[in-house]
Amino acid sequence: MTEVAETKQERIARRQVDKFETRRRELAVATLHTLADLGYARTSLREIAQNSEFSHGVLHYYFADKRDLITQAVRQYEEVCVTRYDDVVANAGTAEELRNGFVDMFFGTLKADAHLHRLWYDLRNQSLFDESFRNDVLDIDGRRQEMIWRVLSRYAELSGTEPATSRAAAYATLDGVFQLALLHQLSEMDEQVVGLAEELARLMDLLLAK
Amino acid sequence: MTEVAETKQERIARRQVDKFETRRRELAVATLHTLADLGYARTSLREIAQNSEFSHGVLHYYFADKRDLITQAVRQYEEVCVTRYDDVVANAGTAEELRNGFVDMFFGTLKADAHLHRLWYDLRNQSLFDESFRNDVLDIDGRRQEMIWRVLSRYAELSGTEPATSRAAAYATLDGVFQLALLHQLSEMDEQVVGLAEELARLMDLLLAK
DNA sequence: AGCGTTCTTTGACAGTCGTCAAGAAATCCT
DNA sequence: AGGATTTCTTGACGACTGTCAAAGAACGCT
Repeated sequence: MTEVAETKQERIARRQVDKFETRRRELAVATLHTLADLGYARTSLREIAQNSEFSHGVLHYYFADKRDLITQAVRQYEEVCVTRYDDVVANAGTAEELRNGFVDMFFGTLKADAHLHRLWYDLRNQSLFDESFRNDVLDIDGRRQEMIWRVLSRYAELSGTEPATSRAAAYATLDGVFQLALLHQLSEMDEQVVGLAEELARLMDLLLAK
Repeated sequence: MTEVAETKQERIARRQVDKFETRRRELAVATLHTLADLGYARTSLREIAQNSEFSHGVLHYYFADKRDLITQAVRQYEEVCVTRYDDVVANAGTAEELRNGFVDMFFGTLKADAHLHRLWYDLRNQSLFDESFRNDVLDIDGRRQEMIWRVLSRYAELSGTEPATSRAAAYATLDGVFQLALLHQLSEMDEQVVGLAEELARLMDLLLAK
């Protein structure tokens, strides 16, 4: 009986924990939304609460403080952003297919999720000033490196050669292109964005050996 | 006589304007210092004033508002940052000399001026959210592109070939490397920084035709 | 139905923010 | 030397910030 009772309580506890965690994730989504809209510097707890269906006080019921909330939001962001090209890699039969799929996805998300992307760069930059974000940012940046590396190494494989750079350099290169394209995209400099899109394909070839 | 008087007044006016402008530049330096220390999100006018020899009220005597002050600071930052490699380009006699000089300067300023550099990336990112910084940022970014292009096109010339990319792509590539190196530098991941330094030289060759 | 727990709202707190006005201090000019 | 201007300090304002406590609402269980 005690066992049954324990099991019950455990189940209750687990359900409550799950509910707790669910609400945390829900509020973190509102946080991401707010950050993407306003940027880190102008994001306040009351603004976040207004983007949710709750009042501002509830944030301190689910999170220890503002940092805890934003950290959770950042970790949650990562989950969607580090697997973006996996389908393209898995489904491409030829090098050309992979390259075109990658470039399309690259500039597709650039345009569709521009606000989310600027949020990421904002938070990554914040970590240059605030050490408490540093570890999460480094973790996510590492996963992004791996994501890019999966694309490039598979592209090299399909091309019958090997990448000419390290993971870090390949990532830095393509991420630099993405950032410049994002700046131009948000500045409505469409022809510059198109120019970079055309060049990305060639750039990928430059990153291969031979 | 009226002419003489006018000339006098003009001289006075000009001197006052010069003095006015001098003090503006002085306060803008304190602003840059503060931004480099704290980042945009945590930089307040009182903090800026504390980094100068004046009290906070004086900022509104010389600047219309906070935005005016920061804009002036950004414009001033540009003056030092877009000619960094010009000497290296002018003095290099061989391709190898240019490449080594560039890489040394690249990672030299990365370490010596890390706080200034993170400030630039912070403000550039701010412009993704705040349109009022957009034009100044685009202007500076364009000048940085030209700066990198002077290096790369001269390097190609000394190597007897041509760059394989556009200005934009070359800049984006190298700027991406710089940003990643800066993150690693400020995270005290020294071996990763060294790794990128070794790779930068090879990357430059990848950006040349043939 | 009623009790206990969990969840949410409300309102207040101590600070900080950008801005500005009033006056002190310094400087300039004759 | 003394009046006029420029420069700077001080203190205040309303608004906004993160945080927290108290009280109310909703829920689950017996």
